[in-house]
Amino acid sequence: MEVNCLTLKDLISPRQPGLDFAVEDGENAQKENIFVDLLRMAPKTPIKNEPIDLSKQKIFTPERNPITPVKLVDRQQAEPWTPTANLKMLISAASPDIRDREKKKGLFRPIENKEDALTDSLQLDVVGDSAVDEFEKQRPSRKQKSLGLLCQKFLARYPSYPLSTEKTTISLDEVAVSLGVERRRIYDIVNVLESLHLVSRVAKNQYGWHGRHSLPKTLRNLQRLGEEQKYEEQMAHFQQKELDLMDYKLGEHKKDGYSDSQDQQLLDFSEPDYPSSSANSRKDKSLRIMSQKFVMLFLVSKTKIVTLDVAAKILIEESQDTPDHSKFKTKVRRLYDIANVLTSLALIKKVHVTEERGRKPAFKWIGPVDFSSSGSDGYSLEIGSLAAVYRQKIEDNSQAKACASKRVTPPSSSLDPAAPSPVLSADSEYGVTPLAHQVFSVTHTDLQAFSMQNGPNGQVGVVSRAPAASDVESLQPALLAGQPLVYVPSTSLFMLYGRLQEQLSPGSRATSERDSRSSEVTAAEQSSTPSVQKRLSEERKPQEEEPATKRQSRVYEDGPLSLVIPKKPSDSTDMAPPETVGDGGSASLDDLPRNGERPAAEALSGRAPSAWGNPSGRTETEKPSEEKDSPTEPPLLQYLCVQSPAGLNGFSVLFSGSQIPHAVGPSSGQLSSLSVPCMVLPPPALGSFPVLYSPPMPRPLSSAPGALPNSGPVNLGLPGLGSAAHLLIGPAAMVNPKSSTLSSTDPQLQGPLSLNLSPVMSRAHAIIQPESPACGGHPVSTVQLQQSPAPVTPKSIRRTHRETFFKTPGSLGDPVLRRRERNQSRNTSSAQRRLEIPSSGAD
DNA sequence: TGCTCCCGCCAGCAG
DNA sequence: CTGCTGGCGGGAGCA
Repeated sequence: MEVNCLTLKDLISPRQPGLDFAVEDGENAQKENIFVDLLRMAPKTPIKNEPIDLSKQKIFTPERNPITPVKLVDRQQAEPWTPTANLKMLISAASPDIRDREKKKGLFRPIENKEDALTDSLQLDVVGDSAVDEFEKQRPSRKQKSLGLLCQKFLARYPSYPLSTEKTTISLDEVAVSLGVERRRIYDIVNVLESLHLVSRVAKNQYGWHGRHSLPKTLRNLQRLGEEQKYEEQMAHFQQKELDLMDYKLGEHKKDGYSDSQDQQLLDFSEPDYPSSSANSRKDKSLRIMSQKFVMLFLVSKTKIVTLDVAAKILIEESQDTPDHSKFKTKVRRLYDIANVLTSLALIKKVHVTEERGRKPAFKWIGPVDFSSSGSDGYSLEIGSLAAVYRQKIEDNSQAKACASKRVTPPSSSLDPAAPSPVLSADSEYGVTPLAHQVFSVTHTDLQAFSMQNGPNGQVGVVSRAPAASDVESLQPALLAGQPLVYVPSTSLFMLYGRLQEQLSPGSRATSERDSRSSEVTAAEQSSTPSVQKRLSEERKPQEEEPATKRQSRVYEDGPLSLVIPKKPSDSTDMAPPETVGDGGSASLDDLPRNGERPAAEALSGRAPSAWGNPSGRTETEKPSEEKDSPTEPPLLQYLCVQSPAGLNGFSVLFSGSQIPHAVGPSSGQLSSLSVPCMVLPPPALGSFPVLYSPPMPRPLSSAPGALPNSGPVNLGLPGLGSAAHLLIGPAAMVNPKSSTLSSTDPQLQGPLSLNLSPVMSRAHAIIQPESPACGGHPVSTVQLQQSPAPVTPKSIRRTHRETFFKTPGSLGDPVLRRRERNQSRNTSSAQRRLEIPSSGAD
């Protein structure tokens, strides 16, 4: 079977997809799906599908193309005359019926792949009726074709937090083809994403990907707007009514001075120059508007739970539609669509609210919260919220079990905010959630970007696997507590303390040597978070700061990660045995080469505003400042921060110093493994931590990765270490024995695995292995991500990844492209199609 | 049986 | 006028 698979792929593309299947995780098959889809689609797609212009696709990052599916399609169309393709063509031509079926198969391809890669590949080769029948049998379930799943695949294609310099253009055609769905479906996704500013329309059939940078702001704005519009009251009103009677009297719902004008208000908010429209205009009913309103409901709700019927009623009321059952039904359908996308974004999760009359479908907000008050940056918010969510999930689980029989459907107003969970259906819980299958690919893409940006020297192999696909948490896009972590080359190491520490090691000062930007991160500035933040990102504006730190700590607690790092004989100050890293605030790390630092510093400061995809910009501020813990105490939370220059989208990884339960985990064999809770932080977030710059740990091997001992004290092989520092990151063995095994044993498998980062969850463990043979002679042949456009190991890398992989900072910055880009964004003037949510909101 | 929500028709509107 | 967008609701999968 495998042979067939490979053959087929070969026919279609030069790439070596074969490996993709090997790693099928079922939960993380997005990449493969895309690939396969192409295969599928190509034959059948003489479709209106205008030849996809690759250049359009990644206008700004041509280097990436090797991966874009579009190319494949084109290619295929251009040279379809492979035996298989030929046969398909003939069959298709022979019978419309068959063609139709073929088409359907194509649509399902992604899902099927997910299900069973091998089977899939087999089928592809088969052309006979039997094959067709087989396809029918293989037909994915409705669930598998859900918009949510599709959305995940969509999201998997782009980094959650793209670099400022990274400008990604989304071609609806290409995406549709890649994902094997009709464009119509993509519109649904894009519309919702646009409502949250994750994307924006650049031109016809073209969208720009912004990522989640401005999400916090957008949400803040929506929350504010929701409050202004008294959505909470409306919700309470409807909910109360629900309690009393099921009657749905739309006419009566108007209240609180809420008026149609408010609808307009939303529109205006979104698009200042938006022409006034009638309440019933088409655009008023747009999915974007609905999405915004839907989100607003969550944001203003104390319980953070919104039932679809209530949301639908409110929406109908606002739209002034005739309140008939049909409208209601339609509204609910749309809400499901929106909810699916939001769920994929890990902003909400499905739950059920039990009432007198039975269970009611509802969704619970699990995204960032309190941004309005905290004012912390988006990253922090997300981290914090995620941590909270994580905890809550646990609570929910227990609660659900304990209260399974209870019925609770209190009006939002009556609920205690502190007690978030109303009775939730057991099935809604993590692990068992129907959405479990939804894997967050964001991580995956982020890693790609990250890897690609590793310092010049740094080559990183990232291997990660979703521990438990079932974990809803894994859905969290980025900065998840459990994200497979990562990090890497050319970085600087710092010991960060959960709280402010006066006593900074002298060394920290020494660090000041770095350019001003980086120096800011150091001690002196530590306390003054705001200033630091500013410097770090010029754009950022100081805002409320707060819980970031606190939250971060929580996150950290929530999601311990297993880290396996190349051990490096340390000699200096504090050695960095795993333990040390773990608990000692004093632990010192290798001093990274200056040059290595510089990149890091630049990365931090360099988060330049991305003119492009930044609708509202990353102005979001991140100001973690509050340090609640007493500075003097041994920090409960001590972190080892590995700063990434450019990688990881500028995020830094924090390893908890205090928790190193599984310190050395020989699990993977010869690698020293260190289980360290860690989290990824955006550069700005670091400002909240006092930084202790640790003296370089003399490591003989530092420059020679190969020399790393297989076991023993763990040292982070970092950037400074030299180009050789290749890290392999994967899930901890403990989490997923299987994964661990793979990581340590079969290089081949590793590659593919590395690509499946999507599901990474809070529980994910990251294993960093030195790639060099030195690692205990580990056959660790991880995928090496290179900055260079040239794919190192195409086989192991999936196309989508490549997109980001091969992007080089330099290429991204192409002036011409930028210009073009700018123009494009401007062209987006079409008021009707644009929804502008001031991400600058609070301002 | 009711909840979900896929699917694709077809109208609005931009280019 | 073309074709991109996306509202809309029938109807089928699923629990």
